[in-house]
Amino acid sequence: MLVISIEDETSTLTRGHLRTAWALIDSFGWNGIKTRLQGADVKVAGIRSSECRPLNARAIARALGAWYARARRDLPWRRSRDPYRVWVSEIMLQQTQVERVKDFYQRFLALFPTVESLAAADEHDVLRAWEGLGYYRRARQMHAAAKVLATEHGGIFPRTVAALRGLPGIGRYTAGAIASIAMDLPEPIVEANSRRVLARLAGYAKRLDRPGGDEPIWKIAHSLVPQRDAGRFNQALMDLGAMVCTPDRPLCTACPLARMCDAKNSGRVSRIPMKSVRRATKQLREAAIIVRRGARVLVQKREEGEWWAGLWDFPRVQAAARKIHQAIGESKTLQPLACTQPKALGTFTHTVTHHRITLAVVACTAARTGKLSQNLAWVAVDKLGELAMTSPGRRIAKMIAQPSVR
DNA sequence: AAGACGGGGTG
DNA sequence: CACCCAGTCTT
Repeated sequence: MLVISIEDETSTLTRGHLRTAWALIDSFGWNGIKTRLQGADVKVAGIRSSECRPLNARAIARALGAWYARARRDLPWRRSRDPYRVWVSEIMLQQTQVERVKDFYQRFLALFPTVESLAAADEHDVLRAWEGLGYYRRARQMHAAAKVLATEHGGIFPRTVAALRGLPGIGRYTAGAIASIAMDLPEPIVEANSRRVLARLAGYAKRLDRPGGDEPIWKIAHSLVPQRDAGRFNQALMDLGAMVCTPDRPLCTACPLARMCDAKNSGRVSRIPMKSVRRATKQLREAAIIVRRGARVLVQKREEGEWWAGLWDFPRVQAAARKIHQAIGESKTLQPLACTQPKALGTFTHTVTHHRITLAVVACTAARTGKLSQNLAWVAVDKLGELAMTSPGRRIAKMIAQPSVR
């Protein structure tokens, strides 16, 4: 016989009713339940008993908080709880490692210190501040969200995760992060670090790399997040994942939660969380064409729906090395310019997500000046630095800026 | 339920 | 080269 007290209610359950108990835990959260289940075979928060171990939220928060007080990272975005600044950092940190973000964060805030200044900015300037950080959609969505915030919310961030998630670029994680860190709301987060920490802590060994696959982890996160200082707790979880509970060779001897960690106690740390299967990379062959016309070169803005949408690049043709000349002749963009004197400048590879692009660089001279569409422009070589460019585009721009190549 | 989306650091 | 990263959005 088990007795579970929930708020003011008391339910009496037998083992046959555990499913109901999990549903109740699911509804109210572990924190909302005063439990006397210690001796029973009950697990935690909406997850079947066979899938994970029970967790003591209080003990975890206590041990983690003490560790965080002495071990926390000193990060630029931790010096302010201004929702705008927290937001900028969270968007930049999506799928991007902390070390890479630091400088971008500082520079971006110097350029766009408030949501109003971002809303008023030109998209190209926002992209230029983002150049090199990747996932440029983030910058454009953030810019769009800033406009919504400025015009429809008076520049004030909404104070619920549901409303935050209505803004472009803010998903479940980012909404929880802003709510907990900037507003001290008791909202859970799950991202790369906490996902790993929580999976190991609870001994959750099932696959996470499919849609909804980490739903149990969200339930665990929800069951653990404290009513007070949720932002601190969430950041502590992330720090632990980043510094101690690492993917390879975690430092369990330095972990404040090792005693309560099911993966550690069952010798499964290296197998939890389960590794995801990787997709094969696809090989592409393209050429970037440097079309010269006096001191200027032709650049092309990447269209909506293309890679690097909104950024400038040198015109491309899709062709292997031997067919580049023919491809230039057939290119709608380049054909009218009657390019002459093609000269190969070299080849390099560029990897984007699971594509590997072998990119030949060919310079030529425009014999005619075709009528340019809006996404094309002639730009002086020494002005290329003012453009927001793709990573390969920037690399080529630097190449041709050298006197030896000019 | 998958795939697309960037780039750089690490072993 | 393979793997990883304070995810989000669209088919």
